[in-house]
Amino acid sequence: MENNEIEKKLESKNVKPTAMRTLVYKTLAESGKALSLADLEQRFEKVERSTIFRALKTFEENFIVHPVVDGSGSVKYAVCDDDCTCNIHDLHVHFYCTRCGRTRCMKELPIPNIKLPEGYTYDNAQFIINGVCPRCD
Amino acid sequence: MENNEIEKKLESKNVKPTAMRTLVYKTLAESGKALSLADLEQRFEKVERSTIFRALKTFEENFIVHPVVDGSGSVKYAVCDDDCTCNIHDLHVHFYCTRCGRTRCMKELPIPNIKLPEGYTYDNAQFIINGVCPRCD
DNA sequence: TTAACTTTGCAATAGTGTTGCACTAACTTA
DNA sequence: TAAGTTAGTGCAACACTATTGCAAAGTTAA
Repeated sequence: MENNEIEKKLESKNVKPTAMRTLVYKTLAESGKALSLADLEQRFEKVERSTIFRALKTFEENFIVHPVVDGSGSVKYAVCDDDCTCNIHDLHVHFYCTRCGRTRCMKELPIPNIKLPEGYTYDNAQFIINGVCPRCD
Repeated sequence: MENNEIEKKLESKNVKPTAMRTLVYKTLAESGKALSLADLEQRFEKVERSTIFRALKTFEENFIVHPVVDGSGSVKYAVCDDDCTCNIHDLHVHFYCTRCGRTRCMKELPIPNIKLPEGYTYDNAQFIINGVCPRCD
């Protein structure tokens, strides 16, 4: 993904595209999976944890990435689709491989509709499937 | 729930019912919702964190409780049904209230069946719905 | 160019989860 | 029942993730 594409994307979500943010976004987008703060930190060595952390928070607030809580012990982040507002309508299943620890967005599998009991409202959901992915099988 | 009932339950799952374990189980069962290590710690003040932690781990290994990762930052635990083996067939949706932070087991809502792409196997799943519960609405 | 604001790096801290070790309680078996 | 073995508990320490305050550096706008 080109840098200026990324910059446009960030701007379209009202986030100023700094060098760090562009880098973080690019890494996430190109990895094709959900990455944790620690994962990202490893990938660029010389960048401060807190800087990445704040970039992710900014992204999250502006629906540029969505958090994935997969039970690995750390929250991971994956890039949203263009029209995503991170509510229940545009969320999908995530697959967590218990062998390699990788978390993959299954955009082809939307979260099924659930009829909640009276009185409950929802705005968000997480559906994580744990198992073994093809490359580990 | 009576103590001797709990003791029988733990024994039936091959866990020796010590005083601490009985207490932890009782607290979980009576709360009617999922509690974190910190929640439990607060409820009895004078019991060691590590003791509760190990009780929970033992319970988890023996399918007496199941962990719930609700995105609150700490793992919570809820008592299993009698015949639960914590695999995908006997799991249910959990509801996380973003106002009060309570996590409720929705035993009446089983996790829907999902057809994974070729090559993926699954043994477990987490389905958390975030929203507002009736008492907070 | 200065002033105002934003972002980054550094350092410190809080919270959760986890382990080693020593002590004690409980269980086993001669 | 006494001695030996095993299991459980409490304490302290520690690792790791997440988070924040503050000061320096960079950016933007008048």
